Amino acid sequence: MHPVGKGLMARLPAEGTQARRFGKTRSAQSTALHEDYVELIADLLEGEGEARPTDIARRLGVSHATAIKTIARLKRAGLATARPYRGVFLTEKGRALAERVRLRHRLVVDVLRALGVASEAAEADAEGIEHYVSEHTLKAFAQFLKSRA
Amino acid sequence: MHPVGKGLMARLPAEGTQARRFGKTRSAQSTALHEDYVELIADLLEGEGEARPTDIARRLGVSHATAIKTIARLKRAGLATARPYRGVFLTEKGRALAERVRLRHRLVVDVLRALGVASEAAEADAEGIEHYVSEHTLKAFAQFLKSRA
DNA sequence: ATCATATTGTAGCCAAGACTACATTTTGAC
DNA sequence: GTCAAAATGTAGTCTTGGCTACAATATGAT
Repeated sequence: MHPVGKGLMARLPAEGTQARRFGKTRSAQSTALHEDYVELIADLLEGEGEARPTDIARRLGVSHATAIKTIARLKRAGLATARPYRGVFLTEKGRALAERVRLRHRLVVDVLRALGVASEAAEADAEGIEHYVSEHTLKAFAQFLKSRA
Repeated sequence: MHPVGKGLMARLPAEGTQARRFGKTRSAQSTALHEDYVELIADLLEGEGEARPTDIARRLGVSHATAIKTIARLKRAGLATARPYRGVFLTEKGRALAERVRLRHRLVVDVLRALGVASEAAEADAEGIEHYVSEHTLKAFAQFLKSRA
C-alpha cells in the first residue's frame, strides 16, 4: 500500500494483445476503505445525530475493535476526529470527501439502473464499483443520464 | 481477508436513510488480485508463449519478489503451477477463471465506451470496476449492448 | 448510590500484499 | 567452458485490515 517506486509504470507494455495498466488500481485499494467509513460516518451523523464506533462496526460487518482501529487511521489521515467515548466526527476534509463519495455513489447507481440492473443489485455492485470510477468516467455517466432523461 | 464470522450481516440495517450492505465488497478484495494475476498470466502465455515472474512483476508494477510470493498463493489456491526457473502456468481452474475474467473485462469496457467514456479511460477504469460486477449486472450489461446494437 | 449491561478502548495475533537486500541459478557472450 | 548479467528465489520487515480476549468507562435501572 506504500508505493515507493512507481516509476515502473513508465515504459508501458506497448506490445501484448491487451496490455492493461494496473498499479493505479493497486494504490486506490487503501482509499476505498476510507471512503466507505467516511460515507457511513456522514450517514450516521445525519441520520442518527451521532456516529458511534459500535454502529459503524455493525453496519460495516466488522468487529468493533477493527472499526476503532480504522477510525484511528482516519484520524491520522485527517479525515475524522474522535475523543474517547464521544463518538466520531468528520473534519472539513472528511465532509468534503463524504460529499464527493455520495454524489459518485448516486451517479453509479443511477447509471446501473438505467442499464437495466435491478435496484438491489445496483446498490450492492455500486458499493464496490464506485471506488474505481475516474472523474472522466463520472462525467460521461452524468452526460449519459442527462441525455437519456 | 479471512472472514471467520460472517454472520454479522444477518440482521440488516433496516433503518437508516441509505443502508448499504458492505462486507461482500470486503471479502471480494482478495479475489481481485488473483483475478488480475490469472488474467495477465493467460495473456502472457498466449502472447509470449511463457509467463515469467519478472514480466508479471513489471506488468503489474510490483517487485519481482512480490510477484513470486503472490504466485505462490496462486499455487496454494489451485489456480497456477510453477516449477523453479520454469515459468508459471495455469491449472484448468486457472484457465477457466482467466476466461471468465476476460469476458467480463471486455463487457465492462464495451459498456463504458457505449456510455461515452473514452477508450483509454474505459480500459483503465474497467481494471478496477470489473472485479465488482455481479453476474446479474453482467447480464444486464450484455442485454444493454445487444439492444443498442 | 450501586451494579449490571452496553459501549468503548487496548493488546496481541494473523494473513495478505508490498518492499529491500541478499543468495542462487540460468543464460548468453565470448 | 567460463563468467558476467539476468532471472529467480529467499529472508526479513512493514502496514493494512481483520480477529479474539480482556480491561476500562458510561449508562440505565433500581
